[in-house]
Amino acid sequence: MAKGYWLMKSEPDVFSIDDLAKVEREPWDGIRNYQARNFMRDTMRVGDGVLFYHSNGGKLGTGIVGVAEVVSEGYADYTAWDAESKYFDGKASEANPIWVMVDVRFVEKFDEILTLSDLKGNAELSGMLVVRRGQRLSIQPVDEEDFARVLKLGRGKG
DNA sequence: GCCAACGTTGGC
DNA sequence: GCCAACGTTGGC
Repeated sequence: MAKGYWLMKSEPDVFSIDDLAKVEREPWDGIRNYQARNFMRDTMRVGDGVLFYHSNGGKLGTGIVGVAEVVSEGYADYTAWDAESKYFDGKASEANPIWVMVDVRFVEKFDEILTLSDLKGNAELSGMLVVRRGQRLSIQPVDEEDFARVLKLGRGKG
């Protein structure tokens, strides 16, 4: 099967690309949106490429900051039935997990952030979901061509 | 901090 | 099954 490509959003205050670089590998927990869950459960495969996006970046800026890789199939997000977790969901249980996560691993960090306005200003990237107004989905599929373009831009910027 | 966009919930 | 109210996301 062909390799898949994704964009995954994270607030750098909560979990940044530097955090991922430190831990090397991380369960992408806390996704509580059905569409995003379905991508992880049904479509993501080990080896898929991930654009790491900082949302609500504040001083750090908002945009794509590097690359990660999917390193597990989807599995139950156990934070959903952990009453201590901020991602707790009373309807989920070990028998009925509802929510799914995958593990990702750090691949590379761009020398400079590729900001949202960079992306919006590039006509070649106009098909990307992330440049669309009001697009809140935290896990988005990315075309192979767009993934390659972003990689080139991100590596070329520093 | 504001607020537009949009997903989810719940009354009917 | 509709849809208004509500809560959250996320850019600015």
